[in-house]
Amino acid sequence: MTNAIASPDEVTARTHPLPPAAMPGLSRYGRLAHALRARILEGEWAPGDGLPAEAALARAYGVALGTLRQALAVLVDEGLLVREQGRGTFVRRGLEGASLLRFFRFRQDGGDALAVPRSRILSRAVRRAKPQERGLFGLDAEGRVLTLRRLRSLEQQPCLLEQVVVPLPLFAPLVDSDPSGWGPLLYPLYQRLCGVVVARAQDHLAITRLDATQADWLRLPAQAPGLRVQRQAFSLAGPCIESRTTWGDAFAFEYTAEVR
Amino acid sequence: MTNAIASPDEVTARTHPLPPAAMPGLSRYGRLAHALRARILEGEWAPGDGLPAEAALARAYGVALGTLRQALAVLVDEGLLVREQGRGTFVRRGLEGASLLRFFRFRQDGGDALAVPRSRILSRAVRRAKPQERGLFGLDAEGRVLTLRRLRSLEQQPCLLEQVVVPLPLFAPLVDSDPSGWGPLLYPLYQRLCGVVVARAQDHLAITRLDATQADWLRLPAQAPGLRVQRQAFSLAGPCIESRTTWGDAFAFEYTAEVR
DNA sequence: GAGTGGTCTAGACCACGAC
DNA sequence: TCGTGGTCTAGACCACTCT
Repeated sequence: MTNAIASPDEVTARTHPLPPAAMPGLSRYGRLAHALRARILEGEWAPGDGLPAEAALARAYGVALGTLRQALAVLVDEGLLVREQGRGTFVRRGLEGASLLRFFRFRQDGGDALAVPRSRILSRAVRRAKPQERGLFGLDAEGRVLTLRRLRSLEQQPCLLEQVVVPLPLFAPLVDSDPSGWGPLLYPLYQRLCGVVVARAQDHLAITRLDATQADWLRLPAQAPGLRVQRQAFSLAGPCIESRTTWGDAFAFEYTAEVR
Repeated sequence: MTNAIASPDEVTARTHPLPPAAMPGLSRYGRLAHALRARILEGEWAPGDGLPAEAALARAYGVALGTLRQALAVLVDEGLLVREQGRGTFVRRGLEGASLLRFFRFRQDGGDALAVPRSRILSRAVRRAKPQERGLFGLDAEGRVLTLRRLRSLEQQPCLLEQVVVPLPLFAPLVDSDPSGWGPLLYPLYQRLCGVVVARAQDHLAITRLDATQADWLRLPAQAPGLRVQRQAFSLAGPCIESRTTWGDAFAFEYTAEVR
């Protein structure tokens, strides 16, 4: 966590002297948020890094402190920034993972400490991207993807079967590395090996019948109803960088949603 | 929609002269939000009513405009207020209903215009509240509840089976009124007949096997997997005022959740 | 045109975290 | 003790909605 500040007044002001002048119809803090968002997504500050202090930024852009704070509030709301009193404003770190378990109640005899399930890689393969994947990842006709099949278990009990698809060459480091050292969570691995920060994901839930193979891995009867979670994960910069489908026992499904 | 303002400077200032002085550790706007929240929940302004203008409120409480706006922002965030530029600040109207359908994809041949399912009341009964319901609704040992069973259909096709429990005597008007005039949505009915505004609800999802009766109503095979939605609905003031369980075909389940 | 909320400014002091 | 973000003030002007 390095504070990437040399001489904020000069550097910041020179590189990005003004909120991009005439964006018609957009408020000043809106334009400022736009400018700062661009700088963050360009990687000027790495995840975990601190931005220059409010006063410095406000001076650099020639706006009042309150205006700058409104711009920062927009980015905090978008999940790009985190502010901590007395410490500073920081670029948010990516998701850690393990959140798929929130759709299930897998009774751990011990109690409700939510453990991370063990991961076992069943297969790893590189293949040509399907048309739908090309669109999702922005690949061309020759684009290729890496696919993984994983079985995840809690206390020797299989609970989740996963099919992961990630685009190449972005994830090339995963092709040759040894899976035994990967650990149970993929997102920190993506960051460590490929420099990809997962900032956001969208889960699409449905109930399907498990086919014979799926049921077998999960030790459920064939044709049993399964919860299928189709996830698309997005990097800080916006594009989709992982498509994942997870199956689990439908009768273990449990989820709470708030309506307002 | 009436603007309940007579002479805001006097009335408002006299009844609630100050942000409750010493709430230690709480910011001024926090105390102000607290005070305003209390007045809203007491019903001083009905849902849909407009609050006095910012300037008047700020003057009445003796705070700067910015401070008042921060307090209002808190209440907007809580879902109690809605602000509209050029019009004013209004107490939020309750939920309209129909939101249970968001968990399902029921193919309407026509397209994706989401219609409100027709409602047919299967039974209505008054009984002693169970212990769990007494706790939920804050009833005493003699407390009674009204129960409803409903079948909801889209284009003659049964899709949802519902069991509704509401506390008495709050919902007494429902006991004698004619269900044929109720219409398809309960929440507007609650507001119209019982003066209860539903502001918030919590849905708990799980998969269960449908028993013979349930499956029969939904025209599904017995033992078929069903999605069970257990909902608790809360009034503006906070207490739970409805407990509802809804069953539908698990294979029609579809839901999208965002992770950040 | 009158009244509303939305934006913006240029200051001040406070609470917290790190050194 | 110093730098950070958090709170608060007292103004100004703008954009929108109603009539």
